[in-house]
Amino acid sequence: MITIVDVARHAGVATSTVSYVLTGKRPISAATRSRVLESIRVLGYHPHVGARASAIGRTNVVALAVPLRDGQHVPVVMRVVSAVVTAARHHGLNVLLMTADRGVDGLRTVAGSAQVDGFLVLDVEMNDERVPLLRQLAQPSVLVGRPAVTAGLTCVDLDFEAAAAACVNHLADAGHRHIGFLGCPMAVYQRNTAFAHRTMVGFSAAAMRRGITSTIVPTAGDHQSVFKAAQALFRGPQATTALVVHNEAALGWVTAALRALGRKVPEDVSVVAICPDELAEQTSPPFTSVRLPVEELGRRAVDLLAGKLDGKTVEPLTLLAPKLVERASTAGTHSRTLIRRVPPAATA
Amino acid sequence: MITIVDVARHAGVATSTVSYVLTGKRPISAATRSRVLESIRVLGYHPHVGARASAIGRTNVVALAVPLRDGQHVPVVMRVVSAVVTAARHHGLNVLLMTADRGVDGLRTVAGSAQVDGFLVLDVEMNDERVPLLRQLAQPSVLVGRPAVTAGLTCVDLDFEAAAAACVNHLADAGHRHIGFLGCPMAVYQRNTAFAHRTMVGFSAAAMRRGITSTIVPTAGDHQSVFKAAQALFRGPQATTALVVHNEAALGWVTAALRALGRKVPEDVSVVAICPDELAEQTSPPFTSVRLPVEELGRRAVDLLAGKLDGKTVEPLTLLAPKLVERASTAGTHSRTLIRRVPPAATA
DNA sequence: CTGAAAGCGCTAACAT
DNA sequence: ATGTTAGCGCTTTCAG
Repeated sequence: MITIVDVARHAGVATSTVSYVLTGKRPISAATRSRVLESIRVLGYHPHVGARASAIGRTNVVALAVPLRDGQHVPVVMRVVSAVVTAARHHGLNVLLMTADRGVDGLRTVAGSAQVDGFLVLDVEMNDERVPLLRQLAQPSVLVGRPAVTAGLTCVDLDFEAAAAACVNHLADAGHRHIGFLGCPMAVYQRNTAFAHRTMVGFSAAAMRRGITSTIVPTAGDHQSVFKAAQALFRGPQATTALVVHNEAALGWVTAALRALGRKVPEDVSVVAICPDELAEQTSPPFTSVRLPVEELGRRAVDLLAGKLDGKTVEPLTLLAPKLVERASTAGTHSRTLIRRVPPAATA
Repeated sequence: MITIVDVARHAGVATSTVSYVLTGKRPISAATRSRVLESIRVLGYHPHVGARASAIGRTNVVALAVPLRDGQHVPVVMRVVSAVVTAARHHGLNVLLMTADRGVDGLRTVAGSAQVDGFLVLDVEMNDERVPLLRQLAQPSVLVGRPAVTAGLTCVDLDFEAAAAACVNHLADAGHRHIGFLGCPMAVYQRNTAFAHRTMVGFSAAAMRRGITSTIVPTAGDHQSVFKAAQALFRGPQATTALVVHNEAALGWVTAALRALGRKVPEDVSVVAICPDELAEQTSPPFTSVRLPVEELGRRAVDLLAGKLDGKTVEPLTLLAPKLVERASTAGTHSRTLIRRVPPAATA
């Protein structure tokens, strides 16, 4: 292994000079600098990250806690992870992956041993057991998700309550009076996963405000479960004419499931999803959706953490506003619904 | 921060004694040991991993290079990742995630800066540009996947050629004479991704050996693409009566796509997939499959790397034998096919 | 503008 | 069985 000493000797300077050339933390004459850089190039020197870390007490590694839990839609999680890794690199940070089956213990160990400078926490629950620990930790952290109490934390999240409300409002505006909610797998709600909980609550509240009745059905992502859930949604006495889908895995089955019940999208049922844009575009017909900005969430989380690492004070809560994009699954619903309910003369 | 010196002082011993209590690398009297341990507990001491790394020249971190490329089925990749992280912990190793858009450069940087003790490489291509670099690196590496030339490498992989052959043989034994192959997305073959390439080659070769004709169609994972691919498979003059599916994303659409062409599984078309067991069990009907042992691949890779880190000589190539599990998608095909083609008397 | 030397926290000879 | 001490490779005072 070739060290900073080798470079210094080769360039005929002190090790500190080499160091300063690298960090730029003090002026170096052009001559010396280029001589050092040349030596570095010739010898193929790479600074030893661990040694630097030990010297400055900073590792430039952040931990990413991704509890891969039951009912999670892995592709979506993975895109957050990917966004995190990418954003991290822009800050010169590396990512240590913790698929924390050990949850709190894992965090404590990694934190105590000073392996990382900070933590990024995914899959947050309303009363997440990791939260109290995060508050105590020497290292800063950022949560992607919003627990019930956010005091003393830094959180980034889509405003899921507002997202659900946007869906409801869009459908209510189109004249729908009874809306079904096709939710995440049951396990997700049972854990009180923050985003799922908030979405459901936001949905209920918005429906209430708009004087709309609703049916809520959680579902697993497989074919059969979605078909059963769809049946459940249309079993009641109410005329369900619209659906809000908050389940990425189920997305692909929705149209077929409704079809099996003799209902077409969007002619008989309007559908709005909460999911990444790409997924909404892949269904047939493409679904109107409130975008879940996974990439942005990951990026923002890293930016915030990087800020905290640099000693900056950052926004404690970043709530991204929902954006609803209309696509074919609600196409023409508005006019048609009105036509159904109101005499043509009245609308003209 | 509380260091080993604090502990030593508190326990009234030398720092080395504390160190030896921790590492167990030399005998310590029970009395001293318990005194030290008590001090550790009281002070809440955690050894500083970075400092240790710097001292012993070993980080206990391995890099996991996961190029998240086009056409990859993320859930499957993610399970390998997850298996890797889990297995790594059993060896006291942490995992640094590299979703290497920078490919070779990323590897070189991480390697040069001695951030990690070794490399785990996923998504291997037949002529992977990372391979030459891996051969030169100071750190050992293990590939999950098998490039064209494996000399000087350590690879773990499912024997995809044999896997494809197992599928073909199973179907050929059941009397099928023309088999369709529903493959990975085109991009995957264009990159010459090793597992996809080998599977296709294995399929063709096996079909040839059995005197069976075949049609090969790559496909994206979405609804439409799969339907189109299915049409393509059944367009020709041959009577395609069986399908080998090597595309996890497409799995869920296969039955419906065939149905749309007026064909039932398994009555009209037998289907065999190459995929993780769990996925084969979730289709309807459940698909006969050659299991893709993602967890085992991840685990083995880590075990091998850990072995190399300990200076052991390890098996250069671990090829897992394929295992075919029969499920409903080929149920009864055997007898029915025979009945169709051979007079009942002959089979009795 | 540049050198020399004292750490960072831990490990592993070398002592006793 | 335990203590002393010289590193690991780099950064950063303190001195020119």
